[in-house]
Amino acid sequence: MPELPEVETARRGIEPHLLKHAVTAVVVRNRNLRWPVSRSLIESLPGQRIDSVTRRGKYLLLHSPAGTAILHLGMSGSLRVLPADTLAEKHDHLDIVLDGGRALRLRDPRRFGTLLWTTGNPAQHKLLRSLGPEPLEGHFDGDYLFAKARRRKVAIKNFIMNSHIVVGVGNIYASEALFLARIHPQRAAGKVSRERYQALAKAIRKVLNAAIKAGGTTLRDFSRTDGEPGYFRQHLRVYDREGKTCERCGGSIRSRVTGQRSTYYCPKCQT
DNA sequence: AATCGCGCCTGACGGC
DNA sequence: TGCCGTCAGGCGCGAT
Repeated sequence: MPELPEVETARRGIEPHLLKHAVTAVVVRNRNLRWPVSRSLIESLPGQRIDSVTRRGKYLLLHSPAGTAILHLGMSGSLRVLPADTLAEKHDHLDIVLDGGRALRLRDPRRFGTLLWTTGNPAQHKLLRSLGPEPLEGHFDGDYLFAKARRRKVAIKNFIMNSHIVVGVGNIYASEALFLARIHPQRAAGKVSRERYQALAKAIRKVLNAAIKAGGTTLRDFSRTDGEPGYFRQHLRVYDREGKTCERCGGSIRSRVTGQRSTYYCPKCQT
């Protein structure tokens, strides 16, 4: 599933194909994504030139002079750039057709994805304005997390998965980062020391950067791939490894459901 | 203000 | 083999 590293990989993959190209059409085969694709997007985007492709959390932003398309891949979304006349398959819900004969195609079997249109400053869009900091940029560190966690009783795993605290930490990387920082996922966010938050912030950055690096190898032929599922899998230390051996202490990895989501951890060395 | 649970949706998988 | 129930999961939203 697309987590921050995969969204960033997608961004880097599509950017060279979109930059300074004009949209000639938007072909919508199924408008029923998480929110229906709006008439204003379908009417406004054609004719526009894409000036930049940026990312905010797991949202991709296609900036044009008239406005910004906000794209989210949800759980199962993927993007490809391909010849515009390529036969669409079952879950290929829409194409953003570009001059030069290619199209950006969104495939999303579960349709948890989103494509929205906004004029004005996209950072002030309802979905973006209250997001927490980017974990790989300036204002994110252990002191920030520690300050935000004061008096919070929520489990730390849920805390770091809250996009209003920090963006881009999904279910997989939350488990992985907590393992690296040796923090038990159920521990109350307010009961974690400043020092441990510093280790956690570092761990989050480490795991996200490593995953982006792993995703990088699929960039070369991005237009022909969906992004090789599970490439980062071999690096996972706890996620989806229930009953397997902890590489650090030899204990047994355990799984449990926290906040409706499966969580993996080593009960022996995460406290 | 913080937290919790719901619902959107399909494919994979296990049980019978 | 086929049918059916269950689970997975990002994340906004409404309720508490």
